[in-house]
Amino acid sequence: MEGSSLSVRKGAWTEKEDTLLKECIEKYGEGKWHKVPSRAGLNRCRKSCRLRWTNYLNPNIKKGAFADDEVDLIIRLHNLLGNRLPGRTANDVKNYFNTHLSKKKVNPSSDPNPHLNPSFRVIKPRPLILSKNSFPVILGEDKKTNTTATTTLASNNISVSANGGNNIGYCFPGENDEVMWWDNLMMNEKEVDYLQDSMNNFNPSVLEDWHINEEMDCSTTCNLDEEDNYGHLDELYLHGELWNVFNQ
DNA sequence: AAATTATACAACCGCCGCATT
DNA sequence: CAATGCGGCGGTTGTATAATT
Repeated sequence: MEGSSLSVRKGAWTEKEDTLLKECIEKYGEGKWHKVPSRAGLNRCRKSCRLRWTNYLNPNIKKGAFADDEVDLIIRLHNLLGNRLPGRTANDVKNYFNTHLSKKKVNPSSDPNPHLNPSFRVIKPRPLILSKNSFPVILGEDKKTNTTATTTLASNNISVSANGGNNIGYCFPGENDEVMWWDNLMMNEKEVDYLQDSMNNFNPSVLEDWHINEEMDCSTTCNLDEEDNYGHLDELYLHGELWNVFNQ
């Protein structure tokens, strides 16, 4: 059994031990941790040595308080990558997440930055909206022109044509599926809930508005709640409604 | 000022995936 | 194919420090 020796030291590291470990890594490089204790002259197990280096002694480690953008990254990337953040140790991120961002630490209703609130359920990596390539062609009615509108799949977008004829000029998302997938993946719970809600409460008459608004395009956004963070939701919102239409 | 409680973070443990033998 | 060892990760604990009573 690994580390079963009674003589192996545990607990806090001393300055002398740190120095020995640093000198060893500088001389032999990282890795081969099973050799480190003997090489460094340390009475520690390999895991303890590796942890001390990766979580504390490594000069590449960023220390100090987490910046707002780092916190936002932690929350969003936590859905995808777990406790990984460039420049920070996994242990640091984990500790920060557990002490500052766990459900029991944050009360969503009183959180001044709800979009940063991580008390979201963990979302397993998956696209929340199906690829547009899976959308079937649909027919709808353009109440304004009193004609039949056809939604079709173009090469890289979804376009809507009036009366099966001329394209009436707007399409989305204008980006490829991968971007859509990643947008989906990085959504937090509030965004997901909003999207799900819009899908659940979809009113087909909304399509009429789409048909009559020739100015509308994929880059059009209107802030949902005065926060830039949610601007991109419009695009997803439209996708959600389309998704709902296609699955009725 | 002392005792108690809360917080932050360093460190350990057990497990898992992977590579090697 | 099974056994073994290593590196790495998530969960948890231990402890020093700060805040509160």
